[in-house]
Amino acid sequence: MSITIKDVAKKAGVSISTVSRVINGSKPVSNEIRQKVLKVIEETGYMPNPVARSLVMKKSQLIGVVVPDLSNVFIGEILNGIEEIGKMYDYDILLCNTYGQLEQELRYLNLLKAKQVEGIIFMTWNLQEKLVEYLEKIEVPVALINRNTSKLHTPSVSIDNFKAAYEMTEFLIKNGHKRIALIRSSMDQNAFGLDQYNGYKKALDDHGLEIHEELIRYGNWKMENSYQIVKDFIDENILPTAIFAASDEMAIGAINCLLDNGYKVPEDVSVVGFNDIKLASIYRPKLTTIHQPIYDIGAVAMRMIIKKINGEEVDSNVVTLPHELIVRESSKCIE
Amino acid sequence: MSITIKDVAKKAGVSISTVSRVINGSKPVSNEIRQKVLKVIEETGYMPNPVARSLVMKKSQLIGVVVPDLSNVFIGEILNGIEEIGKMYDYDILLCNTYGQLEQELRYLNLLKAKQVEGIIFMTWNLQEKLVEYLEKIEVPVALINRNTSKLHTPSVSIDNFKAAYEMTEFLIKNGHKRIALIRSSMDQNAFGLDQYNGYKKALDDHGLEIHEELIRYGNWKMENSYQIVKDFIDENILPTAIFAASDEMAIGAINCLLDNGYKVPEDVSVVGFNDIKLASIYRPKLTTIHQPIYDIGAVAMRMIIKKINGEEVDSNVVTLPHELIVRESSKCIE
DNA sequence: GTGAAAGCGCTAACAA
DNA sequence: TTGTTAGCGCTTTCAC
Repeated sequence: MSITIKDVAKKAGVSISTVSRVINGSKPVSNEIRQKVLKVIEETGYMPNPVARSLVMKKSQLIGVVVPDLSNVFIGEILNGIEEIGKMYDYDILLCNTYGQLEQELRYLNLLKAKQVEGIIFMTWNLQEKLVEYLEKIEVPVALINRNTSKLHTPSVSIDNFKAAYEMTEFLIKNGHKRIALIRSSMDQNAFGLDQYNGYKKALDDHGLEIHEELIRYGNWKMENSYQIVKDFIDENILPTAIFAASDEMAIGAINCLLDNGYKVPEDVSVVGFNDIKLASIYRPKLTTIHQPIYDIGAVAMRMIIKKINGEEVDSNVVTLPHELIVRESSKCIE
Repeated sequence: MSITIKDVAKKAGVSISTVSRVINGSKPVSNEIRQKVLKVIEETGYMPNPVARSLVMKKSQLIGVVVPDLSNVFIGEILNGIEEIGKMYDYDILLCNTYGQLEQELRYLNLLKAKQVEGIIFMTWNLQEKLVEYLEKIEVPVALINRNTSKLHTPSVSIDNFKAAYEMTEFLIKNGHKRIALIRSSMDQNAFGLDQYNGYKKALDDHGLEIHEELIRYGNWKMENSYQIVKDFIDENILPTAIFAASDEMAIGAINCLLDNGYKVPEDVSVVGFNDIKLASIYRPKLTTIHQPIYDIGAVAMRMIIKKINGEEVDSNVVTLPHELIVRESSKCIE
């Protein structure tokens, strides 16, 4: 089998404790012996067994990462950030995909705890009550992605979704739009996207614009879905002059539907998105959207977790990263 | 701390082996005692410590998954497949992102072994010689993604890239194209994409068409890159009537460049892709491309690994999944 | 500065 | 059928 600390000790003619000491630098070892041990390690290619180490130290160098979808580029980019920072600190990622299903989320949270992960980065579309409770009393450090609800006791990192949505809506208003549709996420109270919804409403309010309930629709972050929603607008004959989709994918679904039905974007309808995934500037017309530092969100979350693990003070439980309104081709000023 | 098997044993008034037996069903236990133990487990919420279990069994219920990029939708979808099947069999995923760098790949392979993973699913852009060697003598089961080179001893799952590329090229030829550019992957001998290249060449050959070396370019799977390549075609005044990109992303980059420079697709130039990622049918013009069962590739690889772990016979070392040529809007017949 | 020994939580002979 | 015991490979007291 694999070579163990015992083998190294024997070959070097020392005790296993000594070997352990030179590996971990946990206690002084005379230079002579250290060299001898190091040489044997070199020769044998010995690598300490992390599982054994985990068992005794109750540490695993593992971070559990829970996401609702792996084929979502937004999430993928966040994962890139997480992984990159993890690598820097020698943390590995235990990946869990839940498709946003509560049952899976709970199951995985349990499993991760059992696997002795040292921290958990958690992402979901819909942060249900049950989850919140669970997360608040879990023993390992947790970081939430894309939730800036300070009501939660659980730390999180995201942009200011409320403000961003407010800005975008205001931008549309200042461009002369009065009937502005919103394609947001699920209806659930705790759904990701609630902040966007509130920002949207506040902006309309502040500018004395009426809120047309029939123009607020619930999507599921999928293009097909927003496509259908816009189709409904058309069929119901209530197509607005602007559509604000809570994600770039949904914006693109909306645009495609418009194009397929003979409408021009942005000439007939302005469509704006959210996130600024790579596709946003590649799709034609290029999307007007809210830019988020996606990679950084992942990176910051990981840094936060690692700090917590090391018992370092974390400045704030809710990290809010900057966003930016990017005006491209999918929106226009109307008279 | 957490509750252990000892606690359960004490509470139930039995030995730890008995508890172990009821957990694992490894040996018969009288019904009476089983119930008692089960009850204690229920009450205490006891969960066996997988780390300890790993240590003694030298099994971890962990599969290492090595990928070159997480924000790539093609890879994301494969991951979905891998994860889904893993979940079914209670395997978890240790995720490693290498950005295709050999150094990282080697490092992770080592690390995964140390972490006692039971299998490894490996994906890279460029399967370098050193990697091949390493993979052939690694002790744990390995499955390669998207390599159908039977020269390798390492099992793999993919479509028949050669055949697919051949079909696509032939399709273009039959559509009247004579000057067909290929945007393939890196120049490296072992690069993913070599099969496509060969299929392309063979098709031209078989149809008596000359191979224009200047029309064969090396991309890096990124849109920006193929964009530039097409720009070069334009600047060098050698724009062909058809462009075959080895990935949908690269096809889209190519189209964007064409559009930006006043060319129409497919009227002026036909552009076809490879993979049929979701975007392919969402982007306008919709892409003519080769459909791959992406999710299935991941799922099959995972199944394969699990079979190997269980010592089951695996039918074939090289699993080739079906592909399909999908004709959409980005290509047309020329006279 | 070094080694012996205990123990992390679990499984699996081996006895009974 | 059940319990006792010896490890899995490692870290860490505690003596020396």
